[in-house]
Amino acid sequence: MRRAPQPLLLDLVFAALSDATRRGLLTRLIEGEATVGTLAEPLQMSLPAVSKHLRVLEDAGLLKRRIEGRTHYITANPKPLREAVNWIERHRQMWEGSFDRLAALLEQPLPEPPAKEPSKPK
Amino acid sequence: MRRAPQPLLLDLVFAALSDATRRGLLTRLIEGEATVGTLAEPLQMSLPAVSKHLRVLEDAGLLKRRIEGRTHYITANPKPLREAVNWIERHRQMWEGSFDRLAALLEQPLPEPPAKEPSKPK
DNA sequence: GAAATGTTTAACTGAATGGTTAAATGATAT
DNA sequence: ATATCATTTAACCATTCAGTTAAACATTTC
Repeated sequence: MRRAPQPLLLDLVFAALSDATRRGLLTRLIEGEATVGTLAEPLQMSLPAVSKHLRVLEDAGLLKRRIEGRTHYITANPKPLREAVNWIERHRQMWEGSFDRLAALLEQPLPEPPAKEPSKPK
Repeated sequence: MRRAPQPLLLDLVFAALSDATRRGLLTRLIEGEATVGTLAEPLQMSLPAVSKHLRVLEDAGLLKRRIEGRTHYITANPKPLREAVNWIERHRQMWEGSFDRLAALLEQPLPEPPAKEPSKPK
């Protein structure tokens, strides 16, 4: 058994983003603040499941939580995304720089594929 | 038992990036093509472990493998990173920026009016 | 105080992950 | 043909993950 180094923030951010449900939550939060129950309502999973997803996002720093009475208000926090996108962009540019730059020019900025949205609760 | 949607490419890309060993492999590949053995040599783990990591990256489309005889030459493939960075940038900009571009980028039908107002619990 | 509401925690399950060692595959060299 | 080299596959193990239901916690309402 090898001791694992404690997970870096980048690990947590990318892991948080690797789940379509969590990405959907972040997308939903673009609309603004929402409560846990409100976020859970359209998703076909239990409230504790959503609560766990929110915790994963929060541990990655991607959420802020304002507790008011018994209600938790959730907002998105974009700050950790900067580091993530910095990592990606750095690598992407270097690889594409070492490749034929023409290939990059020919590539279209494809529109985003469906981000796993249920789109119909019932 | 609920049927999980088959993992999207974004899932695979972000999951692949969530491991520091794999990110290290990608960083190393900036220098250019390398064989599996060469990539494994500085890492303190077995060759099969590295082989598995490379497979995860390959499944995410982040690697290309050129097999020549018994030797596998690995290069980085930046293309899937574009989609990943697109997703992040869209969200980051919307959270950090104004809400005008929201409608254009939101794919959700938004069945209900945004409940961003806490409605002031007394 | 008791009930209802919003959310988390606990305990469990099955599947996936990250590592191991040993064996198998495939190609080159003697 | 046999040995060696580069790599993968197989089998296994421990841990983590994503979900569940039931219980607990915290707050508000009656």
